[in-house]
Amino acid sequence: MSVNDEFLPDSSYVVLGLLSFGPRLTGYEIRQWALGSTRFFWTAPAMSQIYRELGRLEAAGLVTSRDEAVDDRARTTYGITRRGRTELSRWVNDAPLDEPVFRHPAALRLFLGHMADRDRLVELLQEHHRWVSDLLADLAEVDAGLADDPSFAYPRLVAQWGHRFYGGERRATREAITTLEADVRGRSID
Amino acid sequence: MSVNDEFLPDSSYVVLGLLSFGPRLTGYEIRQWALGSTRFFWTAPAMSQIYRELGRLEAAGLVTSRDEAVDDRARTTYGITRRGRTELSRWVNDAPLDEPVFRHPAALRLFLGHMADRDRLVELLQEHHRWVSDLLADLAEVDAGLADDPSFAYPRLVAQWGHRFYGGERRATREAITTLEADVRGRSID
DNA sequence: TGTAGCATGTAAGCCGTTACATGATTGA
DNA sequence: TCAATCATGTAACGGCTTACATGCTACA
Repeated sequence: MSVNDEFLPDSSYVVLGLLSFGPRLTGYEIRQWALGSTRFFWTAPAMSQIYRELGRLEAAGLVTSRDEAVDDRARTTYGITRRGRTELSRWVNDAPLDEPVFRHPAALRLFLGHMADRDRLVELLQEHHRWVSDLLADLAEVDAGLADDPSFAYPRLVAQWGHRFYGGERRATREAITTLEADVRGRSID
Repeated sequence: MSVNDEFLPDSSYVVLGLLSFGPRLTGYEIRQWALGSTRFFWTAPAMSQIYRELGRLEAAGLVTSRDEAVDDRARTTYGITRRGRTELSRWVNDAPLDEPVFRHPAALRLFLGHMADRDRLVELLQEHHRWVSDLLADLAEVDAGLADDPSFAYPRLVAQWGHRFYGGERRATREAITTLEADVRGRSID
């Protein structure tokens, strides 16, 4: 295994990937873009994490920074370099595909339902259902905003994927609530 | 905010929750149970993490350990205490419901599809599709094994949820592959 | 005038992983 | 006899978060 076979942490490629769509962005703007796109399938990194990644990427020559401060307003934009594109492409194509990581607090609560107050458990699932619904609404909005710009063809594909994915999750949650409200005990799952 | 409003890390409740189903378990067995149940909605903790949690839980009086070594074979079982049940119940009912955490490497690769080789991208999605299919098969097996034991009523509900959840994910992945194989460019999402 | 948003960073600390280390039992 | 499984832990490390710290701009 050569040195070239090693990769940066995934979060580095999230940041680098956001910059690969073209515009130079500030750390703050990268966060905004992440909240409007990658957060549907990846945790949006904390601001401090983004700045750290940018430092790491710059040190590796994968991005360049440019000080565009206006007056006293600090503003540093970052842009992807040729080497950055090469490295991102290498990762997308060659990195082993890791398994998804899901941490689903509502499912964990349901799993431990025997320790819960029944009404409270239903409430928790309803709260989760609202969260999924809100997310689906956000997703639809984002998708609409992507318009027909061909440079966002893949993000639009992801939006489509997300629509089905979270749609399935909403249905699953709704069914769980229905079953729970009827009667848990003695029911078979079939 | 009183001291009582603070909670242990989520992973502690995963371990404690597994013990709440009854039998005394070794650390190793807790891992097996996690792989057969919670892993469908939570990362299965590393062995070292499980032992650490058990140490923490025992220090807090939420579990007790018992040395059941046979001959030279080390074997320490853990069981939940009364206080452990109280604490778990408190967490299930009173802890704020965190948002799900998803890290979806296949979706990230699709998002960055403009940096990928098209055929390779399709391959990656197919690999993910196989992963989902395998997981669905495992889930069905687990569900069947749960039989009609009333103490596993909630885990069965979760299995049912998982069936729909991962079913949605499989469909979403399949559609993405189909679209990708047809033609990405110039397609609208509608 | 004051709050929300824009913008950048450091410090501390937990979570959780991989690597390392050890050794017995079971079955092919 | 050799590999897989059972079984338990320690050490080192990286990832990522929250808390802290600072200060400007736009707008209500």
